[in-house]
Amino acid sequence: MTKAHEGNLPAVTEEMSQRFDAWQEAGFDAANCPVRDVLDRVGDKWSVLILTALAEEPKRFSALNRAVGDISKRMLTQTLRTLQRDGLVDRTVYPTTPPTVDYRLTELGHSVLEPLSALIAWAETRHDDIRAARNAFDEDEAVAA
Amino acid sequence: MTKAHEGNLPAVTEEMSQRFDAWQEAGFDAANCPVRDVLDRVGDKWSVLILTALAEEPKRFSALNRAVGDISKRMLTQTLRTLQRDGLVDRTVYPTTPPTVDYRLTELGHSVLEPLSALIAWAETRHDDIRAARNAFDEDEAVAA
DNA sequence: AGAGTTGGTAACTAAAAGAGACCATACCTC
DNA sequence: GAGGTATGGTCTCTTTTAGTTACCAACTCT
Repeated sequence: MTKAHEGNLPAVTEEMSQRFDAWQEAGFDAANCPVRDVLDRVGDKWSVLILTALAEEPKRFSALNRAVGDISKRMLTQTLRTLQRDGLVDRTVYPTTPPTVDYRLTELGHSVLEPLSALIAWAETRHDDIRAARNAFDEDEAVAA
Repeated sequence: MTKAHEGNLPAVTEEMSQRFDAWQEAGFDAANCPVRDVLDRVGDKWSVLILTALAEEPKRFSALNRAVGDISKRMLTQTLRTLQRDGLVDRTVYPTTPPTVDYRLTELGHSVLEPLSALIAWAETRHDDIRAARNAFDEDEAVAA
């Protein structure tokens, strides 16, 4: 079980290494890499949180600001713009005073929830392992130093 | 189909919004957030590439350096250290001259391939949509300006 | 002797994240 | 009508992080 990478490669392993080979052959143009494109969004501090917050229902700017809590308005604006630019989020302005603006997931935005949710689930189930590894590593470092 | 978020919420949507509610209730301590922890790694420029490169077989430092191509040694070292610290990658030194060091995925590292692969697959199938959205957005911007 | 290989580190620079003050508009209270 | 509140931002400044380049020690091959 712990030696899953010996001999009987699981399907995913093969899938990944094939992908890698394909990237290699294609020259791996980072600028045009779809994966990089997506992971840049997924990886930034706020995008996932905002996508999660918008999963159930559209929310207004200020509602998001309150919901996320420790995000600054600048970062919220910036993150929303990027998500909007990538077609994951839709921005609607209602010409009231004070202005009302709401944000909602597009179909594309909804569709990313599935793989994203799987990754989050992995994170949650394996977090203890990660923390344990981290502690062990830091202790070794401390001893070595 | 395009109105998937009206009425009949798909399972994932509900899953995500429940998760969000749970985070909200827990006060969302960013420092102790498992998701943030994981996504920080997934989101950085090189981690995913390295995990992919190591999926099939262990590789040496210089092999990784060549395989990834446009990564600098410093970033490679740094990324590998972080992955090692998080228990995703195992580092083995053979006392030869010149030194031989190889890196391989741990069981934990292998286990992340599954959700990661799903996300990459999403990125690849939806990349055209993202690019289209991006172009449309940029054109609107240009017109507005 | 000189060049090449190994797996890094140290010092520096460019880019991005983030905090905080500010803004126009309109409402509501005193 | 002065003062406070709310809206959805932007502008400026500082701190953090990403990334590049040069260098190192030890050994082998020519």
